[in-house]
Amino acid sequence: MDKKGVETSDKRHLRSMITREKILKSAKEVFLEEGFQKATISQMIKKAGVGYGTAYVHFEGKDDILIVLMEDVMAKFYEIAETPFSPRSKEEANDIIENQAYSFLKLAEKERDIMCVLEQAIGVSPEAANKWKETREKFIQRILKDIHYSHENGLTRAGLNFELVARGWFFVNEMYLWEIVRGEQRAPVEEIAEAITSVYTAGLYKGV
Amino acid sequence: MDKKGVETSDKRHLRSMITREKILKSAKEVFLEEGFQKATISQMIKKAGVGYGTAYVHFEGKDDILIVLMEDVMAKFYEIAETPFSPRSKEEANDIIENQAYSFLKLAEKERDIMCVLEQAIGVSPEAANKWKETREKFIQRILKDIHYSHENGLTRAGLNFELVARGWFFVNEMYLWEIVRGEQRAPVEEIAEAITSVYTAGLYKGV
DNA sequence: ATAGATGTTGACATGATGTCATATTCTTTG
DNA sequence: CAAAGAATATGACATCATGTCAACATCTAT
Repeated sequence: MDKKGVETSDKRHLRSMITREKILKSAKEVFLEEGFQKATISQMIKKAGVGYGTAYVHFEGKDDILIVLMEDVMAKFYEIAETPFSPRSKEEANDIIENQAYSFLKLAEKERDIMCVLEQAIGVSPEAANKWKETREKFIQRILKDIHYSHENGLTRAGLNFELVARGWFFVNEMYLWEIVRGEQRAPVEEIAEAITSVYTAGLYKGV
Repeated sequence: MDKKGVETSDKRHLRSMITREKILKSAKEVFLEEGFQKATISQMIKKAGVGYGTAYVHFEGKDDILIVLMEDVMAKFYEIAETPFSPRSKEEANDIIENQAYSFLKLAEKERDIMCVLEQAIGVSPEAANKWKETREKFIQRILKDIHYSHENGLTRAGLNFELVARGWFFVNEMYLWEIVRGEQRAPVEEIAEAITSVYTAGLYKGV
């Protein structure tokens, strides 16, 4: 992808950028109103006031447009994945992890609308699925690193396959995320984070 | 849905059933070859040697056909959910649960092809999503029941929200199931079951 | 044997996608 | 500064899938 927001000295380029932004803005509205599948290019270009073919000049299709729209939200998730982690005890670890799980789920709750579109897209578009997979792997790698840190400090139980445990822990978080996005979960985010973290840390860390 | 396999005294009815089965058989082949999205009604009816409209006489559309095809597999999952559970100790509980997780993942591995189609369908068709959701809830209810059993026998840790823990535990299993289905998981099913169960039981049950 | 019910059919209307030749707008060059 | 040329924009078009429906075929029951 090219850098954007530069090269505005060129009138053509400038107009091109504006068109692109108009399409993105309208696309977001259409996605939120219609959902991923029912949203059509026609609706978007109509709302943006540009020609049909124009959409295909700027993007490869519906999938591509969504991916670009997702980038902001994904960046926020990446931030959460970066939470520092250097606990001295099981209890401290629990606090940090619980807090991270909370932030993760809270973000999903906040960005529910767009995440809802993403969920639909993941099922249909390989590109969208890949984008989300990147985010997932980022988290899992980070979790794994954190587990190793705990292990080096002698906090973890023996005989565990950390790779598999790390994935498993993320999976619990991810599934609750989707339940929240779908509005299927009535329990408050705080409680969810507390409950799942409690089992996870009690399962991973050595007893007192 | 009507009962099938009866009423064969009626020639029209019999032919109708045969047509229906022909469509189902061809549909399965097409689904497995093309995946859910690329599979089309035209391909199916061509393979089945029936008219286009006929498919819509017997089914409501692609989604509906898949749902019918899924019923066999779903029944197998239901069986696993029925595993008896009355452990006397933490260790015994671990054994039973690990075994159940193993069966669950093993079934997914065995039925990979059709589960792969289901996964795609879940993202597109609300009907398919619901069908799977039913299975999920069945498992979660069963897990919850098992947790309560353990609780009544004084095996569980204090202060846990069992509802949330039960869902979380299923979620780990489910996500590993999808990874296996997608062929993204190279670790053997045995190891996965062992690893996730270990953390779960150590987190849920009281220490020795 | 014939009326009527049950089942089958493919042509059609609809609507989405992606492409492309053409038109438009701006920049650069002689 | 005019003309050549590059970058954008456009919408008509070809393609393909869906779901419907009026007509047709087949079987049952009177």
